[in-house]
Amino acid sequence: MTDGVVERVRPRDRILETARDMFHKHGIRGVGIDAITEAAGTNKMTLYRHFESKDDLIIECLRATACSANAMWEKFEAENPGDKLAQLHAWVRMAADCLMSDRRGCDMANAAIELSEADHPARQVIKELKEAQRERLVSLCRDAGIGQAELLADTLSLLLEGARVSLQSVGAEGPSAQFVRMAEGLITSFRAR
Amino acid sequence: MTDGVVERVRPRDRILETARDMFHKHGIRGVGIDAITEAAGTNKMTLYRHFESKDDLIIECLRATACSANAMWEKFEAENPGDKLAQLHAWVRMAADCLMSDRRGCDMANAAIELSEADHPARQVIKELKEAQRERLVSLCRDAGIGQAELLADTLSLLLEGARVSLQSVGAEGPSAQFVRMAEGLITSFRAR
DNA sequence: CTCTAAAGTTACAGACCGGTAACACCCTAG
DNA sequence: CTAGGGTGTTACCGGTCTGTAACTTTAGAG
Repeated sequence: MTDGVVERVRPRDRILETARDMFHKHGIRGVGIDAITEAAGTNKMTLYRHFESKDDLIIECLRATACSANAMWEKFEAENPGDKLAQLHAWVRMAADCLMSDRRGCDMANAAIELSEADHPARQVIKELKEAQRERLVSLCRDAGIGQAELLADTLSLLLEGARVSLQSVGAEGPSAQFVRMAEGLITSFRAR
Repeated sequence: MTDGVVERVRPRDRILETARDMFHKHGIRGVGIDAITEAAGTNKMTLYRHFESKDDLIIECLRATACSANAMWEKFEAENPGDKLAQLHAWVRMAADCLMSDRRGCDMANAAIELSEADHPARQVIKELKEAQRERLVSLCRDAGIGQAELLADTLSLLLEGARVSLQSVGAEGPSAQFVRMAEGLITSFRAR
């Protein structure tokens, strides 16, 4: 194993990738195990050999999503090394691209809404991952020299979260269309203080 | 019928009210017809005599929610007749109360996320009702003498929507805790332009 | 009181769900 | 070649879901 050469994608990764995509598109409660395994070109037994339960699979999907998000943060730093303000603008641009290219919003927020049970095992994971993202944005704002860094970061967070939800309920012509203007205006306003 | 005196609550209304409450607390896909009828003190047949299907019931629940929201707008006008700026501040206060007293957010937004099928019959209803609410807030901002009324209204909309979602994913100590500060700051800022 | 419409009861259909058991297969490391 | 772990196949369990049929009971209008 770990041959190094080409190496077909292992079932576990295929399942994880397929599940992420289907959970994102149709919601967690809207996709069954059978549908996932079939789309992943495998079967139910193999899935349950790699994941304890559907809940476990859900959690792994969320972790994978957080991992992708982290990769984006590293891209900000790589493309604008040291220039934290430029990275903040890059964050806004990335968020806007996200809003335009995808109508189904944030997987974690959607999961938090779908998994309404207060003690669902995924809830704790969602909270942790969201808090980590919040901390990153706060740090970015602070390092960009913004005075009220926490307040700006939280405002931008809520704006994006709201835009992603509004996109799903009102559509692309709704309030979310103004996201960039709002975000850039806020940054300008906070910089002037 | 329509006796005028006391009159027990009719099954249809009991079902509607119970369904609204349960959909809100546990999500649409998380509540079954049996659970609703049992909690409403009635039975499945009676439900299906009053509502064509679960989807129909969902839509009626959303309409009822929108109706409650309208009642709140009228309260704003009644308590601050003519004073549109005071009504805008009342809106902020109401939103904040909503955030503190309830952790499950907006029924329409939650429904839009849960009902991921792009052609679900409830989606059109959600869009219409959300657009109506947007129009009300825009009008309020305009009548309050705000220059860029649309932009302020849309920003406040997204902030509230985001706060409601963030409340569910990060919790009450997250960014949503700063909602009032953000909203009031925005109003002040827009008034100064 | 009687007649009728609304509401309750029971049973069921048909589909889907998450999860498991038992067994056959194949591919590769040794 | 061989042994064994990962994978595929089939069948199944018990539960839940929306929705319907047929029948009985109740309550209010005249």
